[in-house]
Amino acid sequence: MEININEIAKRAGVSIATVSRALNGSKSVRDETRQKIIRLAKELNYKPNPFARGLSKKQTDTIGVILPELVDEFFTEIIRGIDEEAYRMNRYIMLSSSHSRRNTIETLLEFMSGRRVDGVIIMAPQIGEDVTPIVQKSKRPVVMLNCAANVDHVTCFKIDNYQGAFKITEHLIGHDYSKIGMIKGPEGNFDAEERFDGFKDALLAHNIDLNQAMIVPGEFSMKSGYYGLLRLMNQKEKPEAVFAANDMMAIGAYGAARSSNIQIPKDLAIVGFDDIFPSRLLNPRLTTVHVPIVELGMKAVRYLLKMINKEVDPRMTYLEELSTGIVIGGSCGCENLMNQSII
Amino acid sequence: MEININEIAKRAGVSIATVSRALNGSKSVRDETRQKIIRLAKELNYKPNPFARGLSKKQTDTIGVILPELVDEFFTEIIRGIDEEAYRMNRYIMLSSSHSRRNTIETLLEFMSGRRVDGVIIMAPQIGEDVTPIVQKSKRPVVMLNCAANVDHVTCFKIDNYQGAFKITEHLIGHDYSKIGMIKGPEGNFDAEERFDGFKDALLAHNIDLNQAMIVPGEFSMKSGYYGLLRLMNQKEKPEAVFAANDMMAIGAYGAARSSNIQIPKDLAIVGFDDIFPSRLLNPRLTTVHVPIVELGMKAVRYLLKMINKEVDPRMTYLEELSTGIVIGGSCGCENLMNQSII
DNA sequence: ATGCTATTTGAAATCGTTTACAAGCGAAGA
DNA sequence: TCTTCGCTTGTAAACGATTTCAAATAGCAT
Repeated sequence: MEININEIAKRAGVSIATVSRALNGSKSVRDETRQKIIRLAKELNYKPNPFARGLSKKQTDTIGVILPELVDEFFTEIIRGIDEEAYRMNRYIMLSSSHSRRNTIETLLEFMSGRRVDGVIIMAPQIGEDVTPIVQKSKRPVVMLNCAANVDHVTCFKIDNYQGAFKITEHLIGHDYSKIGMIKGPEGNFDAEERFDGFKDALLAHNIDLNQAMIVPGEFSMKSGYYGLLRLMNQKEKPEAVFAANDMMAIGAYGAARSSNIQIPKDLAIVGFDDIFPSRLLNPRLTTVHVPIVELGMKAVRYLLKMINKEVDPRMTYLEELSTGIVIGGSCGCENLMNQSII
Repeated sequence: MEININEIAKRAGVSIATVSRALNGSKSVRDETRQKIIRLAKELNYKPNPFARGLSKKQTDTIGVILPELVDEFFTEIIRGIDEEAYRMNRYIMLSSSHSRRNTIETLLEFMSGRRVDGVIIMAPQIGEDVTPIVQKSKRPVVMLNCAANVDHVTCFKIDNYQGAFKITEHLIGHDYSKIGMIKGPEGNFDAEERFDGFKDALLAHNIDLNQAMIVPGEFSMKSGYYGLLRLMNQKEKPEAVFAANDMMAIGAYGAARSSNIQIPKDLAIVGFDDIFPSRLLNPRLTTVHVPIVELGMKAVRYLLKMINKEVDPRMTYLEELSTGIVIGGSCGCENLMNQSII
């Protein structure tokens, strides 16, 4: 039989109310009594039944996490950041990746009306401004990861896509490339759009005209990177350098370059975005934008707990952009120690 | 105010017992009444409070998942398999990766005494036979992933490491290599040991003597693969082929080969185990053992639910080994379509 | 001795379900 | 007419905590 509060109360010779108070740190219990109860609870390895507790306190000590299925590379790291911080804060995490069958919003609503969590962290790069009404309707606080920049009354932590794209484009410009192409991310994905904006503005800032022929669409997938590069290199005017909007597409672009006998970086420079592990294996190592993904998860948890504790207002608009850094490999034309791929 | 069973009962003009019965599919409720209640519940978007329900039924509809931190490559896929199946079965999953701070056993006990889950799936390649007493002490059923082969009274789903290692070693032998080295996995890790056994037995089966000098230890890390290969190739008698006990070490070995100007597969063949994504990016593509990791997770969930429903006895010894297959790349010396890395 | 306050404690209500038990009711059989 | 049975339904007791409110006790001033 599982041991419960009655058992503790009986053995301590007090009422269950006193046990509850002692264990929850209420100050209105004599010190001697508290010590006895705490000792007894430890001895018998008593843990309050979370369901009874949740029923009575209307609090679950659990936070929900909803992730898209596409961002597999981030998945692990995001979870790691969230899990680490949640553990430190004594929270459990309930995970739900939004399969293609059910969309993210459904999953969110299910979580919310299911009352299993105190709050939710959502990563959903595909939904745009329409996220506001959903979040507002929700009875529990929500933190978005990588949401659109212009949403109101939503709390969001995101990567500074614009700045990262701007900087890495400037890096290419610093190599004296002037014909710079880009393989964009999917239409409607705001990570993709912001990276494109950073790219455009960097060119503008250095008085380089944007050549529409140098811009091809992509889907953040390896395959689309492969075909994207082929399209770029089959034109009469070929780029000297290409910015792939994420590393997976850069990896695909490497494949296309290889099959077309294009040498990187001699014939063509390629840079990416994300700094996922496999890009370290490329030869030469990919020059890319590092994103602080673990930190993103940790910050999201910390802020969500503040909202749950009502230290901040969930209906407030709060946007925090985490800055990125460039990782220099050999793919941009740089000659340095990192030039060589690990392999 | 959140809507509850009393509200439904009042509006339907019945007692809460009837509402509960109607919604839980008890047959002892008149069809007409049931229809009315179901319609009403849907209209008002009524969802039973999971805490009240859990308190009363002593069931949580949640399964716990404990993963080690080291197996990052598997992480995503394992989760995907578990999540997919859990969703299909209408279960939630509560995740906890066992950080280095707290060991797996602690985490397990916390889950168990916390009564938040109906059962747990654990992946812990580092704990050996001592898992039996822990699992037996547990009040809730446990499914192990990749446990040691010889544990009793434990339910375990695992990859057939032995068979995979045997087959890929035979593949090398088929290339007429006779001097075959191996970079082993960590001491005490039974995945590592089983792979080593498969390797040894394959040599034995083909009358090739095991040369102890051709066996070096490793840690399943890229770095240990790097140094492992260096050690092997710095001896007077060098291997013609090397079996790295996992892909990460094979990747490290590629790095060592490159830095030593050793051509793969001309000067040296390398094969791995796991078929993780990055091994597809190597040039030539790595020949390796594919492991059905998503399937592993799905099977674990299905079986765990059976145990929870008492369809099978949790104290029984149950071991299921999922067979593996070889993925042929160019690293073993094969000349075929897959020879070329995607990059 | 009386009244007042501060400190601890306990009794009981509450949270929202499930479920054992009882009961009402019409039909069927004796 | 009286039992008995099957079908529905309701009453009330768990389930195991938290929390409100009241009460007991002790200390102190009057």
